Amino acid sequence: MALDKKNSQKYQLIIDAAVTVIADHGYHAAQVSKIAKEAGVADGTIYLYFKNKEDILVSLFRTKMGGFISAIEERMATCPNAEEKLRQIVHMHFNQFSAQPHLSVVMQLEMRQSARDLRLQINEVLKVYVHLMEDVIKSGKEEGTFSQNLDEKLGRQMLFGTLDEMVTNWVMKERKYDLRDLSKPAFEMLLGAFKSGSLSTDA
Amino acid sequence: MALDKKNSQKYQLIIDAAVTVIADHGYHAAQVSKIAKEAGVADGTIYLYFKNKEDILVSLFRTKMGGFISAIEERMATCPNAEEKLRQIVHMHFNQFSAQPHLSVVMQLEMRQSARDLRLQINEVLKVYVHLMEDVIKSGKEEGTFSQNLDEKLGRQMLFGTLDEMVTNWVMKERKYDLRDLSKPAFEMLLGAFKSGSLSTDA
Amino acid sequence: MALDKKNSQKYQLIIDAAVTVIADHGYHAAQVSKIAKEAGVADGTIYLYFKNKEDILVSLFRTKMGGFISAIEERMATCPNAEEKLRQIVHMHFNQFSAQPHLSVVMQLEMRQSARDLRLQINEVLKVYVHLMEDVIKSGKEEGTFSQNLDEKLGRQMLFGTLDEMVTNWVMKERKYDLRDLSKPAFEMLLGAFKSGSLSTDA
Amino acid sequence: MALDKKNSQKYQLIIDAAVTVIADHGYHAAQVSKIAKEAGVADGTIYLYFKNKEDILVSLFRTKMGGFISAIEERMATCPNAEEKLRQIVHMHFNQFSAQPHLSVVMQLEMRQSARDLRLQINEVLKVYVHLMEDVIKSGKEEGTFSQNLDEKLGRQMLFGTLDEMVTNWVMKERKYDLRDLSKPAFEMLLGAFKSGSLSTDA
DNA sequence: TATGAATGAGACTTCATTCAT
DNA sequence: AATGAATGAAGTCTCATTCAT
Repeated sequence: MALDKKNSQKYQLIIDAAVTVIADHGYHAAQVSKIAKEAGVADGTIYLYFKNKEDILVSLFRTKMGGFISAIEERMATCPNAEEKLRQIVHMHFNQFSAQPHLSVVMQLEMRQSARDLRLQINEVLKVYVHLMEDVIKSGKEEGTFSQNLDEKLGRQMLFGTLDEMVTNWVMKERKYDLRDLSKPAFEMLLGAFKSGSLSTDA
Repeated sequence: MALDKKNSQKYQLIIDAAVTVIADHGYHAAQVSKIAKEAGVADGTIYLYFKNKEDILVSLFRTKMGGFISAIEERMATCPNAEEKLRQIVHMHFNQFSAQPHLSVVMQLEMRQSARDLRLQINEVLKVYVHLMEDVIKSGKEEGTFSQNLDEKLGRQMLFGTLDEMVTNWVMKERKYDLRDLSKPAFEMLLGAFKSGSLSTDA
Repeated sequence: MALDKKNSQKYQLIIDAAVTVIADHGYHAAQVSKIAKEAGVADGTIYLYFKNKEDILVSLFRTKMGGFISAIEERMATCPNAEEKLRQIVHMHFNQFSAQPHLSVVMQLEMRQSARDLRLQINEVLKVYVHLMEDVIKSGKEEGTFSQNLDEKLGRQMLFGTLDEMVTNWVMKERKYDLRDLSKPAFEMLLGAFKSGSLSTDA
Repeated sequence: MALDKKNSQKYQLIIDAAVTVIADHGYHAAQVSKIAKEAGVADGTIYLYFKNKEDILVSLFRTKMGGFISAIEERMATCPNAEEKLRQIVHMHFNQFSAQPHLSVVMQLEMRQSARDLRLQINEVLKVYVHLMEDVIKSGKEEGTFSQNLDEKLGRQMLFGTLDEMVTNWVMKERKYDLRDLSKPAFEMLLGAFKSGSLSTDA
């Protein structure tokens, strides 16, 4: 294709405009024309870079969340063990959202209003995160740090569910407190959960 | 006497029709006319019982989730201690969704697409559930079962986030496995988390 | 018909309710159900006394405007000559509207929003008034008081148009001044007009 | 450059289409889609040029009645005195309506069915006409042609009321006679009225 | 006579997408 | 590559009227 879309300057310009518009006006009021205006291009130009409106949103998610997850992935390599990896996931999850309030609103509140099939594509992006989490749990079990009874899938669901709920609550409370302060207690609860799987079955 | 709306037979009929239509066609394709047809009434009749379309959805949530939460509340009274209460919350949360697949789809996937102000009303309904969860955690700390370091709000966020994520995953996997089987391991993880708050701080 | 409609108590009750509702809420917000409520009857009862909504309005106009015109007609008999008749028409037109502010709003502003065919029926009622006015002009010409060149139809159009415009202006100014004060100057202008027809033709 | 709405060709096209449709089908049957079809544009295009349906009607009135009044205003400058000005107002009022039968129906019958707030905007447009009329009367008094007792506001109400009623009658009689023939007698009656104010007060 | 719950047709407006320039 | 005017499908809600009780 003549246009090297993904790397063009305008591609990013439009995605950033979408984040701004959605954060400011909400998902349903984020018309293509508003995004175009914010990006400083004509409505029609959008369609030179994106297939349709949904494609803007998927790309937004892929780009932003992708970077988000990559950063965590990279950090994983530097961690000596599963416990540290878990600590870093929690730490970075909160840190990164904390650093990008606009994006937090868009990801936690607004984009969840999207139609079912957009959500399926979002899940594709999240799959990487899911695998990453499950890998950590698996290695924790292998290391003997986490309970042998810990189910990897359920553990991951608890991990993701907990982080997600905490970020959502923080966004809904209009970010009135520091999300990063939740890092330590959240990690400790999760560690307790992952270590204890066996205890209860002993009973 | 004017229509005793909330208790009339048709009120429930319409809400149940809404659940069916939303589950079958998705939130955005759930036109009022479709709901009316499913309920076997005229379009205009809907507006004798509901202020507008949003009101159908709020009422749906209030009725169904309200019953859901009430059932859990009642059960709480029969539990001797916080640990048992926690077990019952997990158990009943999964059991009730498991028993109402249609409703699960509607609550976990479709209604989250609703506009922001509808979501605010939904949150009002959920507040009762939130308080119930926090009360259990508080009593667990008083009983000495849960860690003294456990933060009630964070504990509740983990509890709700975990259950919610598990139900959502189950729904997205098209309910191919038995949700009730997750009850025991989920409870054990949560119990481990709530007991351990202190452990980590010892370190 | 079993029901002696026009003379029944409820017939008038409903018409008066319509006047009140239209005056208070405006023509377009005057739903049948609102009129029924104001009259203290059920919606369906309206249809025992009136063919349809338009029939309420026509009847309203016929009853109220009919009484209005009858009063003027009766007064005519007591007038010695055309000039005095003209004076009385002006006087009573203003006096009667002045005495019924609610009705003035309904007749001058609200009912003019009615559909074309309702207006045709209204014109039927007004025909009596039109004839009365033309008769006065004719007799004025016969008496020699009014110009022989005065066209009866045009004279009547001026007479009605002038009175109507003055009442409408008064209603639109929210009746902040006394309509009856316009009686004398309006009469004098009209008399001048009717006497002068000849002057201009002399030229 | 953004659409130069008011001066674009389509703006006028749509307004003219509205006149045609309203004249043919009546105010209440004049749906936006019908107007769009008559104008040969898509429904949505209407909304590029007008805020909403009411805006079409207000613009219609402003444009057409505005041109109408401007033409009279210009003619005023060429008149040597108030009597001649009065003659020209009557003459042009009838002439212009006579020349635009469609528009006459719309203005005299159909647009009066409009809701109250549209009527308020219409009155704004008419204010110019009202002032013009009152200025003529004032100058007539200064010249000594009209009675010193003539009230400007009442005189204007008679003038407008008379012209308006005559045009309305003509339209309702389906324009079976030549409106312009009324010009001379109407002027003479009005002149007689305006000159005579004093006579009656002598009495 | 009276009720009032139920009916169902009908229209304005938005906004993602296209395509001639 | 870029523009932006034009398109047109689609859905919520109101309210006059009916009819079983």
